[in-house]
Amino acid sequence: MDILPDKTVERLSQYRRNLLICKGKGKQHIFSHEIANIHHITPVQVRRDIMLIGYTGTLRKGYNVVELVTLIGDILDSEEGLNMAIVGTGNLGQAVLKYFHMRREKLTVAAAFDISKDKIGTVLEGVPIYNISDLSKVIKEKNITIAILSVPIDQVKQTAKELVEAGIKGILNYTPRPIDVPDNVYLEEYDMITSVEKIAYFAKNINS
Amino acid sequence: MDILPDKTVERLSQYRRNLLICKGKGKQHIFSHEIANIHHITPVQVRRDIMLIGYTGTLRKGYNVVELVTLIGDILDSEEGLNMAIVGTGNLGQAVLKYFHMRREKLTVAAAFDISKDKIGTVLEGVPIYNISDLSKVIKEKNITIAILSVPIDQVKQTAKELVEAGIKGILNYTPRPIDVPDNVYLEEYDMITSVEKIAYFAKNINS
DNA sequence: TCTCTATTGCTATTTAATTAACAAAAGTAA
DNA sequence: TTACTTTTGTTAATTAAATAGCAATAGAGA
Repeated sequence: MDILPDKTVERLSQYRRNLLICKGKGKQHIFSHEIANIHHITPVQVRRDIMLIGYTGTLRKGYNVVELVTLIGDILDSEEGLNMAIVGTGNLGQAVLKYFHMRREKLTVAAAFDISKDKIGTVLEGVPIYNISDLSKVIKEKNITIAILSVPIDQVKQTAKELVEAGIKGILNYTPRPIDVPDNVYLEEYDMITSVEKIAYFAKNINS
Repeated sequence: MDILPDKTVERLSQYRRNLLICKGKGKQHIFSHEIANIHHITPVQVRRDIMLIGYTGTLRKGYNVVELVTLIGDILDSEEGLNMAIVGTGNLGQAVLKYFHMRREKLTVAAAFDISKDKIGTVLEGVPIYNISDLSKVIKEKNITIAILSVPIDQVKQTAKELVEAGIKGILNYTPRPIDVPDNVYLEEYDMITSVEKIAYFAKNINS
């Protein structure tokens, strides 16, 4: 299968999460407009995304929830599963840890890293916290491919460098400092302040 | 001035943050390609964004840092400032609180809300924590227009409803549950799991 | 059986976002 | 002075994303 568009991948992840809820409730089929309503998008877009992954629904019955969830899983997840690391276990790092705890079979938080003596050696939500100076070693040992970066700003640059050198494949940078990575590392930067400032801008300009 | 494109607003917020750092270092002028390098985008895009806000640089000298920061401020910030609330003070809520503490003159975290007896009445990073049952009252009293939603999933729907009824203008939903709001409320939903799943997908498909 | 409705799946169109292209100008070097 | 370089500002072109439109068809109801 070809690489899917960025936005489609995002939406598939979101569809799945809510489809799992539907599945939990025993719902067997779902219409494109039902999915659309949940996510505030159009039914056309839902159908298009589903078309792109090659799934076919049943006319007048909609999509089979279990089949669709399974197929999205086949596409998003890697078969053998993937190991993640949380680098920096401040509030944000801990929030991510809790979010992921036991939520995704194919995405395991295999390690967390911190600089604080008090935290190193302890276990948080089932995840051991290592000394950040062992970053490279642990990443290689545990075959970690994705890192969530949430260290204090003065350590961002150096930590990112170490992650790249350790062979990480994807970084989610939650710090407000942009980082540089080579082309073979997939980088996503997310910054809360930008989100809030954007809301502030549109809330003040769009609403009456 | 017309409403700016969504993506331009996001980038302006990011430019500003890094321009403030440049300003702190005493840098007086900056070229479009310098800004572009920081943010991993093209110089054309930087120039286009700056064109959209009506600022003009100096040929061969670039943009005046202080002027540009000031202008971006005029556009993004509202003159009188804006009050925000953190609804749910778990790890994520606290992370946001710390991020914003003293960072933006025009964006004040005026209140936090929680359900826990232990937290209510205390002060975190200078922000008082109120009982979530007083949500509406406090929002009106303190003239809060933006809310960051980070409550447990079983309370998302109800809390969102209350925020809307209290007259909030913008919501940043950090919970994994999509919410419904009327058209006159600006909504942004961000979900960590989706970000990570997207990275997992592209890290496994794009890299060698 | 026949008609009507609801819904998918796909193509075509439109809109939004990004990138390319290049003239203009200001400084530098010959 | 004259040519060369750098950098802005803007228009044009391209690419990506979203939306509209509609044929096909399964089932409901007459």
